Amino acid sequence: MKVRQEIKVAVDAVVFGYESKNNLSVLLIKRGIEPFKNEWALPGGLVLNDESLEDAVERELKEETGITIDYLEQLYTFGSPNRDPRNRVLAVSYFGLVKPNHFKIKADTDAADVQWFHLSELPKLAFDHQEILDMAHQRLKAKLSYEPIGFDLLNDEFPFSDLEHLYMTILGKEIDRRNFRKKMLSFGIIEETNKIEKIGSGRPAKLFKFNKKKFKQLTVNDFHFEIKFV
Amino acid sequence: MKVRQEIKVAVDAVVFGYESKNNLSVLLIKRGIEPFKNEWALPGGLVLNDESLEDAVERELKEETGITIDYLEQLYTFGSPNRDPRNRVLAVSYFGLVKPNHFKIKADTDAADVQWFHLSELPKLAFDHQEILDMAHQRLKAKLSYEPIGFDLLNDEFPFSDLEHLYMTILGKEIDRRNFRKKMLSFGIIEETNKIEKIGSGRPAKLFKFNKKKFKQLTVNDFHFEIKFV
DNA sequence: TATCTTTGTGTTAAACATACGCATAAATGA
DNA sequence: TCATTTATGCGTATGTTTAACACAAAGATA
Repeated sequence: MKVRQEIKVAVDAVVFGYESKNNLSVLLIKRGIEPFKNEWALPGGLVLNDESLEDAVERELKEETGITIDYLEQLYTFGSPNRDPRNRVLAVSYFGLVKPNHFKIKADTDAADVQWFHLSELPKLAFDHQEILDMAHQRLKAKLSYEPIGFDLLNDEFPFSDLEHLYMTILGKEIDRRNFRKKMLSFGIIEETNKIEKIGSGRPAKLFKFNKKKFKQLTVNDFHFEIKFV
Repeated sequence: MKVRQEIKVAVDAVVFGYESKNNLSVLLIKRGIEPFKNEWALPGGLVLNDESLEDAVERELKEETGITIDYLEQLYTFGSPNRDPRNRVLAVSYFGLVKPNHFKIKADTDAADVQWFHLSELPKLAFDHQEILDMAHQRLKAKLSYEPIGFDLLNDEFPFSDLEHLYMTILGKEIDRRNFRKKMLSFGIIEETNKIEKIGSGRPAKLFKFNKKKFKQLTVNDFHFEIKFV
């Protein structure tokens, strides 16, 4: 005799943003309802009956945080029977990146319940969300080395030093500036603009641009982006 | 007003086996019920209310194919609203590997509905299972290069040539035998046994063994398995 | 105008990957 | 039984990539 299946399906998103040197952040919301009312959690929620998983993520992000996302991919599905204390809820988690100029959290609704948290100063999270976040963080670190994913954490035009600092911040390692630049440029997927950024002290920096079209062309002919360190 | 969520959760498994040179196979079942009755599909089925996703996969594999699996990991979750023509069913797919000595499909029940198919001679598959299989195949190819996953497709003790042929078969490339062996042995995760396999013509081969414990030790100290080719 | 800060560039030695040749051990069959 | 075939096992030379490293240029600041 078969029992009716009683499993709900939700999506959750781990969205990373990079503000500046040593400043990798995650987007969290404060829950308004039980369980874990008033605790911090990943944005997300139940999937609607006729909506794809990606649509659900984007809808929830829009509703809860007002943010526009620049990169999104599926992360992992968490399905242990007791991850939600009330009913069984399956969480299909997503991994997202946001460029600095899309950083603005919605101001229209009450923004007190959405916030960027530095990765080093996280609050305790609801459900198994810490585990999800950890996995996303690992994925970010891993992908940075073999996919040109870092550009989705920078504005379209950026000084080279931002890229360096991004890599050093996320990988938590010192990188030789000269070798890094050489390697990066050798791929031929980064273009020099003729703009120059002059802020603060020090020599002004040329701005660069990631050429996504060029990258896609190259990947067809078994080109491989890879940037390794000691 | 909220509508009750009506989404079922299923698991599906893409299980690969490697019989011999140029012989990579996948495990398929013939469906006994509608929809797609009598068509070939991936083993899988609905998750029970109190069972984890992994348990569900293993149960379904046991029930439907009688096979013991040597490696299992989550692949991807397929969730488009119309992937099942009747109700909405979410498929959490898994990626599995089986060693040759676990190849036996159950004989107890009617075995006509379970079969190994060479990857080059696949039948048309039910649902979006071809898409799932394609993704699993890609994953297999990718992982082979940066995780020592090939050993789960060989018996515990194997001649080096089996490992070479496995790599060449799955990656679809010619590999220099001498450089391959050198590289593989240089990791220090493969042990020589004192056994010798003498079958067929040619010089008899020493048997080797993958040292999983050693590998795990090494991974702690940022050791990285990686085997690349032109 | 001296000092500080950050950007921008080139060379060399060591490590690694690639390409390749030949001896060895057994099976096969003339 | 001896020559041939098949497959294993080892070594070296050459090219390519990575790693380590220092100093000049451009502007800001005081």
